Amino acid sequence: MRSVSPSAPLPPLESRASFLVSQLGIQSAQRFAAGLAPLGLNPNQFGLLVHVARAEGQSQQQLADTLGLHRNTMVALIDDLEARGLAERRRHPRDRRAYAIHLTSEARRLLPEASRIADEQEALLVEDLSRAERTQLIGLLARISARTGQRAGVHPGYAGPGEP
Amino acid sequence: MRSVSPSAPLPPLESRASFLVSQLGIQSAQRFAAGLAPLGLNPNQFGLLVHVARAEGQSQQQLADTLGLHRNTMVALIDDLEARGLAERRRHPRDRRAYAIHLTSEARRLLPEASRIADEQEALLVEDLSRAERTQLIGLLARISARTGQRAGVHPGYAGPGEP
DNA sequence: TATTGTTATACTCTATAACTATA
DNA sequence: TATAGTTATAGAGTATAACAATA
Repeated sequence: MRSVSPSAPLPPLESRASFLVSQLGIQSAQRFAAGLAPLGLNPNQFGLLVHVARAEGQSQQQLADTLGLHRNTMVALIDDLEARGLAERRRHPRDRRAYAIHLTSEARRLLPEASRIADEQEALLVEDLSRAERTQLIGLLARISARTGQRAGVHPGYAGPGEP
Repeated sequence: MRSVSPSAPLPPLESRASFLVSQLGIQSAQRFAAGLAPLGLNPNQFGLLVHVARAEGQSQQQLADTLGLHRNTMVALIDDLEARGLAERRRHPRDRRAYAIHLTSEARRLLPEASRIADEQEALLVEDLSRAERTQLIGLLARISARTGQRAGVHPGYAGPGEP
C-alpha cells in the first residue's frame, strides 16, 4: 500500500500508454501526410477514397455516416476529390436527391501507390521491432481499438463530432 | 514469395500499427481534453504547466524551444494561463527583455488533480490488458518514441512546426 | 546586430444554420 | 414532413511578418 504525499512528484508523462499513443499517433499522422503529399493527396482524402473503393455508388450521406462526419463536411471532401479527378458524382439510380459516388480510373491507379506509401510508413515506424513484437503491438492496439468503440478502419482525422 | 496482382485488394487499414496508433492517439487526446475540461484546462495548457513545474523561472523563449513551438505561440499560451490564474510573469533576474514564468499556488493545487485525471484516462485505455501486457505495450511504444526522435514528455499537440 | 516578447494579419478547419430539390 | 446536397458565416487554431525594448 502506498500513501500519497501532498507534494508527490507528478508521474512522468512518457510512462503512460495514453500519452505515448497520442504522441506517436500525431507524429505518425503527420509523417503519413508528408509521404502522401507528392501524390497530391492528404490523409483525409486517402481515407475517403478507401471507403469509396470498398463500396462504390454510395451517397455522400452514407459516406458521411460511415466516417462519422457531418454531411456538410462531405461536400467539400468530394469537391476536392472531384477537382483532383479522383471521384465522380453520378446520378443515384433510385434517389434523384442523391449522388452515387464512384472512383475514377486515375483513383484506381493512385490507390495502390498510396497504399504502398502507407506500407513504407508502417515499416519505418516498427523498424526495430522483431516480427513477434510487431504482432504483439498490433494485437494489443487492435484490442484496445475494438473495445473503445472505434469503428474499424475509420480514422477520426482531425475532424470533430458527427451528426448532432 | 508473393506475387502482387495488379488488382490486389488494399490491405485493411486496421491491421497497420501506424493506423491504429494514430486512430487511438487522436481518440486518447480527445478523451483527455474532455476529462480535463471540468478543470477549465485544455491539454496544451496542462502540458505547458507540467514543463513550467519542472523548472520554474524559464523564459517564454526557453519554454517554446523545449516544446518545439514558436515564441509567438507561447505568448497566447502564457496569456491564457495568466488569465486563468495559473502562471505568473515575473521579472527575469538577469535579462530585462525576458519574463521568468512561475506557477501560482492555484496551479500547484490543480496539477495533481489534472494528473489524477490523466491516470484515470490511462486506466480506461488499458482496462482489459493484463499487467504484463501493459508493460509490454508501454515498452514497445516507448522504444518507438525514443527512436523516432520524439522529445521525451513533449506532446506535439495539434501544433505544427516550431522555429524556421 | 541579435534576441525577447508582442501585435496584426491571413489562412485553414470546423461547426452551425439556412436554403433547394426531391422523397 | 423528412432527407440529400449545398452554401454562407462565424469561430478556433496556426503561420508569418513586423515592431519596441533590451542585449
